[in-house]
Amino acid sequence: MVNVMPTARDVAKRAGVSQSTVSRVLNNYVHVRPDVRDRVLHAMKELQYQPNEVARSLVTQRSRSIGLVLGETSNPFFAETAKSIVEVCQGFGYCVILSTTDSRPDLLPDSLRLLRSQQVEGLIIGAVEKDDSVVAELVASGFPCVFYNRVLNTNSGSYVILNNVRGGHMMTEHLLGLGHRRIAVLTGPQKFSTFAHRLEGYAAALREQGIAFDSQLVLQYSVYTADRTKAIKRLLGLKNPPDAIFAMTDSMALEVMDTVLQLGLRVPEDIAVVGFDDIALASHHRICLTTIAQHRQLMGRLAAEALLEQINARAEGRTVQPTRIVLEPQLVIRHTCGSPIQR
Amino acid sequence: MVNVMPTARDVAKRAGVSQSTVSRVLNNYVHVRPDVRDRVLHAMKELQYQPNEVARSLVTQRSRSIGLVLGETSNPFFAETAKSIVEVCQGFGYCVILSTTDSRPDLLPDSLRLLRSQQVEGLIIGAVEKDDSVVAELVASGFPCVFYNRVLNTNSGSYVILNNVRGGHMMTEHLLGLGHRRIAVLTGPQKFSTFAHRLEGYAAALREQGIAFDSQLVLQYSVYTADRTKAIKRLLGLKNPPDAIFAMTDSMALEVMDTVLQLGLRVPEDIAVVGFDDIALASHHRICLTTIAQHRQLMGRLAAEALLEQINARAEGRTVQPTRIVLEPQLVIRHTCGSPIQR
DNA sequence: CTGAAAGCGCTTACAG
DNA sequence: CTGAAAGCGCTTACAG
Repeated sequence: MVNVMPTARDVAKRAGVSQSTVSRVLNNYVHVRPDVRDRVLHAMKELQYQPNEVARSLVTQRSRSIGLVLGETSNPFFAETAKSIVEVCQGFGYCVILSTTDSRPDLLPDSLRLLRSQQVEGLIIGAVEKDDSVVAELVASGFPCVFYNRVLNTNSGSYVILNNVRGGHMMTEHLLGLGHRRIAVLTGPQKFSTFAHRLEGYAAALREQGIAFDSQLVLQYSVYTADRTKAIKRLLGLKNPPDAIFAMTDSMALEVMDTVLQLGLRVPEDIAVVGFDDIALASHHRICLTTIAQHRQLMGRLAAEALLEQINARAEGRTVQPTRIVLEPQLVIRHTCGSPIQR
Repeated sequence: MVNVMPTARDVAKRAGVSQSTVSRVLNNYVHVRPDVRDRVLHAMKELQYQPNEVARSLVTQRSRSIGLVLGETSNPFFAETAKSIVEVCQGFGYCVILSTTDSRPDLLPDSLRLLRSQQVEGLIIGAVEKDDSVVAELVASGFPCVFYNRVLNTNSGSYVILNNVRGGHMMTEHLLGLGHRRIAVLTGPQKFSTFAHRLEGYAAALREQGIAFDSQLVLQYSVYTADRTKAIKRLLGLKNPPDAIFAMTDSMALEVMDTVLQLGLRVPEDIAVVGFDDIALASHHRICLTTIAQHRQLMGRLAAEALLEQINARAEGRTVQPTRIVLEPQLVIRHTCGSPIQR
């Protein structure tokens, strides 16, 4: 630092006490004579003293920081959860180190290494794959860790997620109730529990109505993005074409809606399009997307609180049960499903 | 830590060398005998040694971390810039501590304090107010700092911004060229340079065409959100009502478009609505928002690179000129402006 | 109630 | 080329 920061020694010297005493007032210990405390406080103010958290971390073995590893930052979902996570953590004096594997799950181990070398006390992970062994080991080792949005398929560790099976089920049931029979699905990688679960719910709802699951109706997002028009045309050109498309993400729903409209079709008259997430734009007058709502902010907050709780438990030597919260989804009916129910 | 991490001492013991030597191989010093280096490397691997960055930071006085302070995380703009900032920083072994003042600029000093106590080596700030004295002092003190998106009105410090004056000017000129004469503006707090500059560009374009600036046509976002319908009705009920609304943000444009449509008006037939930012949704078939594009990813990357450069310069005792990059905006004409030019 | 001392896990002159 | 020692800025038993 150019203008070198004052240290506790400087404060001690100025206040005419020992460094230990400075430390004691800093940490609000009880046994400090009021006048001494005042002298120290005054010296701190004069020098604009700021304790060096790095030094503190080293000796206390607590860094007061956690790591947040996100999946696709482009998805507004993550921005919103990140916001509440940061707020909660800052409120408890913790800072959050942001890391992103952005569509490169292979980078996760590196991310974790960087984070752990920075001595983070815990991790909030929004980007696990169902069968990530590195993360599974981390959890098994007892390192404080909470997943949100996505989980491991072993169901181990702490997490805050949505009941995605039910979400997929609800939406499919709704579509079926409206009379749709051929429901196509636009989904992301099945290695993410979110997509796997939503698809599971979809399949279950179909089964209950005695409708066969048709893999021709399942479109992977990656093949869709490779050539949007081609993918949609292929779908619509099936012998038995879909009358609805259930996109497993609002963001995907918006895209597919765009493609469909560009092909000259009407939504929902020619084909219904529904999503999942209820992002802010879903409710726009020009969009009116039928979708599944989840509490993003809440999810972030709960994840942060759960992690902080685990960290504290660990520091105090308490053992604590993993937090496992499953939030319930909510069906939001708007216009794109072709429902007679208008808002 | 429960399963206590191995230290450099453990590695040294196992490899039969001194801690100094371990440190030397860790830092890739030249003068280490190859066979000794191998022994050390091997011991590290066996113990799964990870250097403790906190200890390292303390002695080297370099934390290898920077702080990123964001404004509204809800705005996708920040998510996208954050992403590229994190990528660049991680690429150089730096981690980024995320902080948010979310619509509470009064929290900025606290944020900065927390960040600095964590010994961040520099700051990327996307949330400055034009006349923030705390930040101004920080910059004046020579602490590595780069602004993006918004700047101080003294123009001091390093920054990467868009030419917002020109952006505001371009859009207004476009609207005027289309024949609009009464252009209302929906704008955010003038304490942010972005809004002030965009408005300035708007006013300049008007002036050039000999059109008087009418403060009745300027709607503050805060009064708009207090009661959307009322605010828009007031605007449309003016003796001389606007034929276009220039929202200073796409996000605002989408909202105002929503309100206008809900009032039963058509966009652009009854009133044009244009935005600023070119977020992903602006191009949606159902939206087709005319707007101003800026390079978000680039902005993030340039800001990160500028900061890292400053940090390095400082560490090497070099003095370095502030980085001042002004990116040029681009007009994206779609449908909401009532332009005869269709995409 | 307070101070001197040891130590957190590293790096880096200083000797050799 | 390598080791012993000091020290980064704190906290925390240990005495008193």
